[in-house]
Amino acid sequence: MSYDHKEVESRWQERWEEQGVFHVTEDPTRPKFYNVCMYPYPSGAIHQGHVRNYTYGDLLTRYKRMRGFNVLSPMGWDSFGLPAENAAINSGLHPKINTERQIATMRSQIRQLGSMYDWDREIASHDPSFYRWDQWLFLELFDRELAYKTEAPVNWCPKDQTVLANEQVIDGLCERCGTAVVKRNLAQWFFKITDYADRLLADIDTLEHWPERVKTMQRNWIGRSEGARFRIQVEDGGEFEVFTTRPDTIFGMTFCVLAPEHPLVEELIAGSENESEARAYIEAAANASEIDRMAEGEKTGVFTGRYAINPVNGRRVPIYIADYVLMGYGTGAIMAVPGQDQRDWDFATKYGIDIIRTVQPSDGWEGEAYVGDGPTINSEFLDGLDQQAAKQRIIEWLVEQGIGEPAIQYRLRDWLISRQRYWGCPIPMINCPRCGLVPVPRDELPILLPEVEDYLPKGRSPLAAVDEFVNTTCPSCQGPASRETDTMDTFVDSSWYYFRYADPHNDQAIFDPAKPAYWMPVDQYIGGIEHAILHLLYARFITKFLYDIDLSSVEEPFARLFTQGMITLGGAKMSKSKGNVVDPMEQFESHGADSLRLYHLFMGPPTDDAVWNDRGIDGTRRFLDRVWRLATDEHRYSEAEPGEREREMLGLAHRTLRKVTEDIERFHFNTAVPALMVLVNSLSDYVTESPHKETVDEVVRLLLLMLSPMTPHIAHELWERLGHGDMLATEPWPEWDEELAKEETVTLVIQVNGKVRDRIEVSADLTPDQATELAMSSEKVQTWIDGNEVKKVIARPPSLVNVVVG
RNA sequence: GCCCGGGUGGCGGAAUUGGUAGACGCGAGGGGCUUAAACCCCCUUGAGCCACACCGGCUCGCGUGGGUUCGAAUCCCACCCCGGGCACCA
Repeated sequence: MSYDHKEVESRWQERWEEQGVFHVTEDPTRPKFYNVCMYPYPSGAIHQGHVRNYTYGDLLTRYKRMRGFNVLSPMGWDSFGLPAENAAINSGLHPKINTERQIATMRSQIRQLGSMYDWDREIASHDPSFYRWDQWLFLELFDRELAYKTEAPVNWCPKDQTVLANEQVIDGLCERCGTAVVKRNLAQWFFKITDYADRLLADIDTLEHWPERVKTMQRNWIGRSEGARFRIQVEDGGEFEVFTTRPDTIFGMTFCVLAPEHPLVEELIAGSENESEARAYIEAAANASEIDRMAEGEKTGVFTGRYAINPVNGRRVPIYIADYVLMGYGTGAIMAVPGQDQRDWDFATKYGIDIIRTVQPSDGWEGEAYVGDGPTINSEFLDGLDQQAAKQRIIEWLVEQGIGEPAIQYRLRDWLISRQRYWGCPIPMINCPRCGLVPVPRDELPILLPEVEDYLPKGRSPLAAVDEFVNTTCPSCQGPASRETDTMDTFVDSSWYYFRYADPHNDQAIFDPAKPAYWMPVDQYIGGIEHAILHLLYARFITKFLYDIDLSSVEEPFARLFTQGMITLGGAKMSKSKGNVVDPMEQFESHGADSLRLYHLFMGPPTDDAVWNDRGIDGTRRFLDRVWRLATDEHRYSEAEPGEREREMLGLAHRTLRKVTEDIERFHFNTAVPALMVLVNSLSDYVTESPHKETVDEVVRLLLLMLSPMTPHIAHELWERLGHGDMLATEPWPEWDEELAKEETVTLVIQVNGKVRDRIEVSADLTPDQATELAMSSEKVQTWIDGNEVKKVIARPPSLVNVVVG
């Protein structure tokens, strides 16, 4: 017999919502648990990745609720941005209409999964009541000089016709569409995340419950380097500054390199013998895509025709322009020390430049540039010092000479937030020909995204074509002025949305700080590993900013982070383009949401990628059918007194409860499910013997409590049918009885020289001496000892005895 | 190149952190129920070998090779693969 999942599931979904089971408010008398699954892009349909994410999230929501926590579990929509806009372009519908349709579809699909949220707190980032506060946040950052506009070489995606943040360029390609990204000089808005680099780095150490992997990725991304910064004079006038992590090798500097975009370049090459060659090189570098420039292989460069003076010994060294030096890092100029740096070695070898070693390589070392430690050589007053001492000494010298100082350099760049696209939050700034950049007054927010005829990407923001939007008056001088037409990166929305859930309807302020003061930090944040850097770094930055302006009580937003693995099929991540998607809606229909949830919990370690197997869900459905039969069939009960068999059955139920509880706590769902299967298998055997009603009822009762966070619909249905009450979700999580859970007999394994030779059922409280005696009296063991000397006996009762014979 | 993960049956994966390797599920094979099929139930299922009427028994086996230990999937060393992150970052 098989139960009617469609009828059961839809009925319970309605009841949970009618009764508002998961609607919560601040309650200082109860411990809170703030549980957030990363809010999704409203792509229009949920996929197995969503199912996995929300199954884990909902399991935790329901479990923590049963454990007595005041659980906030909200849901919302990351509804601005390129994916939503591209989807709209493909469908031919206006982004707003299309996005809202897709939200409606996904909301109903998520409900069918049986995940419970406090829907009263639903937010959508394209809603003016939300993005108004993006704009407010922007102005707060602007007031503190943490939002600024500047012209800089930026990443430009020719297909999406917009700039991209550094973080959105993967291997020189656009993260979204895979087009090769090019550099363009454009005036763009940035958030000054680099001001927070040291704190963002240092506080990673406080994130105890984050995956090591994510923390490492963030550390690498922030990329702290210690060294020195100093000025170098150009022969015949001019100077530039360099950053180096190896100031100790300064005596080995045989040339300098400037990035092609370096501001001094123009001055250096003007009138030089190499001027035309240099200009051609700079031009070519400017037009090359990121991948071309990054392509491993020959370094290229051009001599400027000018020389610099090594400050430490007066040596005259050529100045080159080469694109292996990046304008965006350090000072855009380097001292090149080919003896100790492989890149400089390659360049020097190609262009016939001198190489001077300043570190004595270790014995037997044969290579090119030597980057290891060793005594300093060819370096006058640094000779003989090791790397550390030489660094210290030379930095002192640079300081004494007044030409340099110690410096820390981060790889992290400022966050480029301008986008030349329609579907985003307008940047609330006004360009006044007289007053310059003027912020929109707070009481004029929100600056609404205007309706436009044509929102296709054109290389400049579609908003620029809307005269009514662009033309305005300057808040400062009341003269004619124009609005900023770029929109914000969607990662701005997602950097603070989890604060807004705490006070989603506030129309006076971004939120009342008292509310997140109760809920924050997010106790459990669950989402995909693909957000390890971008979103999580931005969210940490904005939280620190909110902390600094007294809006947040915490400096770190997410106490525990859980990153789930991907679902793959045929060796690839499920995706429409690969044609390997398995639509969850089909399984809601065929097997039911509970079976699908249970399969996701069961399929493997939650952090690992998991391979989809169509038959897997058949197995979890079979299991649920079995549970249904056990709970609803009439069994032929015994009237005899309960005995050892009953105690054993209850004991297993309590051991299962202990294991399931521990496994949920440590996110080992894939071992909690098999524990329940073992219990059900055992109970199935038991009911065919001569079962006691009370024992069966009690085991089923515990089973349903344990199933309720995993497969809530069937668990609620059976709970009610068995007369336990009408709302399992609000029952307390059961406690196991340690006495009952204790095993009375265990298998004692007896080894001879580490090999298993016998197994004996023994009492669980066996002493080492008794264990040894039992082992030695085993016939099998005696056969293996076979007259040899027993050297020692290692007894680890009650599980193992090892007899060592020689 | 640097930094993280990870290699266990036909498959997904267990193994309480040094103590019975392969839980549980999928698949496969055999049997029962059934007029038949589905459902359901029972048995077998790492490899090889010995014994097979029955009980059973042996050897090997967790990427490869070494080491530590009474005992290693688990700890150490070296190597080989796979996945991910960063990467001309001075």
